[in-house]
Amino acid sequence: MSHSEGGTGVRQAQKQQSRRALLDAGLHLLERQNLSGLGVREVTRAAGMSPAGFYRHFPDLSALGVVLVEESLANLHGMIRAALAEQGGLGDDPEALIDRAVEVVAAHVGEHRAYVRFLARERHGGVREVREAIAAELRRFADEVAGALALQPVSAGWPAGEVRMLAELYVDLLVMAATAFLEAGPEGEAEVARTARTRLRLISVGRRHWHDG
Amino acid sequence: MSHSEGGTGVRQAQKQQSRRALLDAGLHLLERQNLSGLGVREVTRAAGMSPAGFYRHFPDLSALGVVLVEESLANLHGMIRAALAEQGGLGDDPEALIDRAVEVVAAHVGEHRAYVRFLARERHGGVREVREAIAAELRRFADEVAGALALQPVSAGWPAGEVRMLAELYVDLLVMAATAFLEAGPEGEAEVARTARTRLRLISVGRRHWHDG
DNA sequence: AGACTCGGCAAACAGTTGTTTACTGAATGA
DNA sequence: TCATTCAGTAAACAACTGTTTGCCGAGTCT
Repeated sequence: MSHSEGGTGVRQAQKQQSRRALLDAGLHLLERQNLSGLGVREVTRAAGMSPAGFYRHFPDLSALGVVLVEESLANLHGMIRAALAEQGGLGDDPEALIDRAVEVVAAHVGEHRAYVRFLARERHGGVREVREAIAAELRRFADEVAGALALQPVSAGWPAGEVRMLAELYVDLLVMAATAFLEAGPEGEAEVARTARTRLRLISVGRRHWHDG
Repeated sequence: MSHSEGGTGVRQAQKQQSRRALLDAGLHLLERQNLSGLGVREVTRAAGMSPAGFYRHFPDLSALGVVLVEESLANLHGMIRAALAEQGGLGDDPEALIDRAVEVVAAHVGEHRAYVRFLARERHGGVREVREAIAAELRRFADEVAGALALQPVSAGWPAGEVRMLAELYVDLLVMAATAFLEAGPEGEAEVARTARTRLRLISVGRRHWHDG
């Protein structure tokens, strides 16, 4: 009827909705279970769909897992990017940057518990494709952090390899902080944040005195 | 016939043998799969035993998993204990202690790949009892390290809480080093060791300069 | 020697599983 | 309007699952 561009897409929208239902159902089930123990029927049942319907969207459960990985890190990636962008605005104070980074991680875990749990659980899980997807995404993450670190005056004269190594250390510490937030209830949250900050500061101090006694 | 104490135990020895077969089969299967995806029949089949036989040894697959956890950390615990005992013999040189610790971890991973992989995989896995068993064991581990750190002259005047926090950081870094060894092939082993040493040294330097600019 | 313990087995139970098949019916494009 | 596309379905497939049952027979104790 309408000759505008809004006519087409009802079909695709419905498909996307089902796809979303599958992803959500999977993510939900994976809060209490491992991906290698998940079943196609289980997911479709939770998504209110016929078992065969699954294969209209994913060839595999691993494929669904990989998509969840991408979604998991997409928004975290954005948040960290924003936090790093504040770097200049914080007057180049590393302490403030550390505080901000921990805040961002805490907020992210609070809003996306299921995604974070999924990542922690499958990072070393039994499904190779998912493991590799997570590793690749974390590598991109470290790239970003390394770029930000290189801009700090403190790293003047540091070889790129060492900056990269440092960035990986920071990422690993932040990931560990995230899983610690997960495991701690809301009451232990402050303590976890305190520990995470101290760890990061320890690294920061070590970095400043790296090239002297 | 014999009135010595060696007569009894044939029964128990056979039982232990079957139990061992189950544990070994389980550990083997868990190299490519997650505990929450493992099946009783799968394990008994791999152990050359009837499905019902499993229940003579374990009530659950989780129970088998918990035993694997205990076995996993028993020998690592011993190795670290030995390494820490060398502390005095190494002339209180923190650098040497770091090198030694990384060596110990590398050797441990080399000899007990399957156990280490199992720990990394189930540390955040879908089976609560196993997760908690691993967490408890790692806490004991950190106790030991904290005890050793407190003896170092460097930590004179440090409050116990901070020493403890430091110990947990070291343990986490060593665990991460272990899983990194796993994922790196034999060719990347040296690189992983180098990275691990640098990370630990960074902490060490940070600790020395913690209470000054 | 005889009674007894108990690790392991075969069989049966009622489900579950992944995947393919042919189909239906609504959204689509001409 | 009519033919086409295609997301979702129901049904069937053979194979698999965890757990219980009754039983056997070798090791153990007296």
